[in-house]
Amino acid sequence: MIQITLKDGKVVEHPEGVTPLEIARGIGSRLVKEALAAKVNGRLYDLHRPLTGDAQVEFVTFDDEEGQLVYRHSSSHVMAQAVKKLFPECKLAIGPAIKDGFYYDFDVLQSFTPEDLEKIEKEMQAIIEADLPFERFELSREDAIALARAAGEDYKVELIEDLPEDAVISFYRQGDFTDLCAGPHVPSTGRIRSFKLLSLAGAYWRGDERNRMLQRIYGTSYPKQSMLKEYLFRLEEAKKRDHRRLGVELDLYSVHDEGPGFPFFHPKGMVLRNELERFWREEHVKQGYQEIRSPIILRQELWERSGHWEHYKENMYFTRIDEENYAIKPMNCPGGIILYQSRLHSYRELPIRLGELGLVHRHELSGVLHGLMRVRCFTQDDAHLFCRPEQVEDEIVGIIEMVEYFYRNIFGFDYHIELSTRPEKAMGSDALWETATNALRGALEKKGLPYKVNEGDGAFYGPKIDFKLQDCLGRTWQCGTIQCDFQMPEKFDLTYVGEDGLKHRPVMLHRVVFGSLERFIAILTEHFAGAFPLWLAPVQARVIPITDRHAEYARQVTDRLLEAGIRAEFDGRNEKVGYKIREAQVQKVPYMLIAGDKEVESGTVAVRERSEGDLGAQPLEAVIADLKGRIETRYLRRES
RNA sequence: GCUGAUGUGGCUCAGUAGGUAGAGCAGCUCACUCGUAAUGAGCAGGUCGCCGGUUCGAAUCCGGCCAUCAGCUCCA
Repeated sequence: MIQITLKDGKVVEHPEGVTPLEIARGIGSRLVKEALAAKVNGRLYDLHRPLTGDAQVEFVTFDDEEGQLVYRHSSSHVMAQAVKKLFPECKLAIGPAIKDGFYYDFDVLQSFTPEDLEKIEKEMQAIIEADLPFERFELSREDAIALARAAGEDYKVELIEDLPEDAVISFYRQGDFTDLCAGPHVPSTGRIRSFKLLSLAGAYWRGDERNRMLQRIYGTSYPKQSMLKEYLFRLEEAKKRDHRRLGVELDLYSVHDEGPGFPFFHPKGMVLRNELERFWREEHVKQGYQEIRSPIILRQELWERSGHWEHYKENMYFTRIDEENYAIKPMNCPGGIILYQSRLHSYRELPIRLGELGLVHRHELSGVLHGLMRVRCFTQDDAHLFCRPEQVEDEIVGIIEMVEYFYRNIFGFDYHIELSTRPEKAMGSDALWETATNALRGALEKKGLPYKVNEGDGAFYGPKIDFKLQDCLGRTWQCGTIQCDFQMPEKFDLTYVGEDGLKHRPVMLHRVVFGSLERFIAILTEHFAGAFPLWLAPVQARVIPITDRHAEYARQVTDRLLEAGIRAEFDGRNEKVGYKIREAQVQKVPYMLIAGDKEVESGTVAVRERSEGDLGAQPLEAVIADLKGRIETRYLRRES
């Protein structure tokens, strides 16, 4: 007999070789139905896998993230089985579960068509109805390779060969389908209830563009039809927040065939930008920054010196002026450096913090352009900090605090942090990289912030801390970043005069808070679904007279608001109130001020807030004071 | 850049046996003067992404290019 400790601490006895499923039967029928896998001593197990000794056993269901992963992973095996049946010549690559679903990569001669997806779905349905058990077996490396080779699964052979020495090599079989897999899986294919294949895409083998491109099928699955429906509905709802759609609907910005990746900002989009810039400038002055502006075009020779030519020229645009080669800046740093170098600096001045709202141009691959999120010209809210080595950590901490203040307090964003280390193609010695990376890590540790390490993702001149925000579909975008750079100061022989009267090398920090105004505005738009906080709203109040005879009063109200510095519009069109209100609602105008007989008589306006609705009549001056207060404090209220 | 899909008036979309385009919304005009999410009537608006080919004839078939969308790679 072995002792099984359950989640609630209860200990039960079972004969050796008992399976988690059998243990579940002893607990309750609902658990038997809902359990997808077991956690045995903290490791995920199949429900069918016999236990050989005393163990702590917990069950995972679809309510657990791990359960979802198991469920989706099994779904991907079902899909692979279906694909193998319909396209026997195809080779299997990998098929993991991901957030909200799963995918599988196949190497097929001809790419799949949407009609193929339907056929695959039908086949999957048949496999599910057959309720085939998932059976696990282990093989030695030699046997595993032999099995994969015999099946013609070249990618699997490669995967097995790359497994670490001590790895347990396991396979899972359901019906006539066998796949290399660490598991675990749900007990049988019948456990997959509702699924849908969502999209088709190309994906390079092992994510390397030098490798062959495989066909990837994305899908998702849920234990209940209603959950699947709910997911698809949420997806549709999320798309309504898409900044590309709202950009057109709210007349904020647009991109055209005439300039792919080069966005146009409309008057209302410019209001957003200008408000963001104004806020940015206020905060940076408070934090001891000075503002500069460097030219957009500079000699190519500068970029050769900075290392951009060597490391970044594929992304740069070039031009010729008077028979000389020039480059259009993809980054602002060399400009900032030239400015720093324009005179001598004392240690007493450091740190020098030079901010620049710099317009940069980068040649991005056509396939990656995405509304305002990924463009070919954008404005970085850049700054370059020149400091003494012992000031580095404090400066980094200061920047982190500013990012936190912006993201959390002002905009109410959720975000996560990544620390990106030395890339393959990098400048400078390992020792300097080490020092720079430690400085960044040290600041994060000091602030006690959680972060994930992103190996090899740093800039070519230094490691970085990235702040990542999410769009309407949960895709993450890098916005803020802090980069620690010991290379440029060397390259450009930057110096300051120390206490000892000798020249010393400053450390340079590159950083952005918004990241790019364009991307940040895109994120803002999706985050608020276009219903911007009052201080950012392109139109803050719309004044609506009920009939012509209230027009004059309404116009006076509008003038008074404008005079008070509130962005107000007068809607004197010959339409019903309901119509004008609807329009203002659709345009997400935060306040509608309505004037009819009662209001004209009493010198009030009827206030309607876009999410709270009719708030009743209030004296105009009180409304103005209220709005101004919210605007000045940049009051944030999350819209549902 | 790669894989796949898509491309019809400002927006959303109809338009498959290939016979020179249609709706709703938006816009404009007129009437209605109206109390918190769409008043009614009328008018106007399209080289059917671009170029070429097949055909008596192409939005519809074929090819090339461009752009967009999803994903991959890459990145603020």
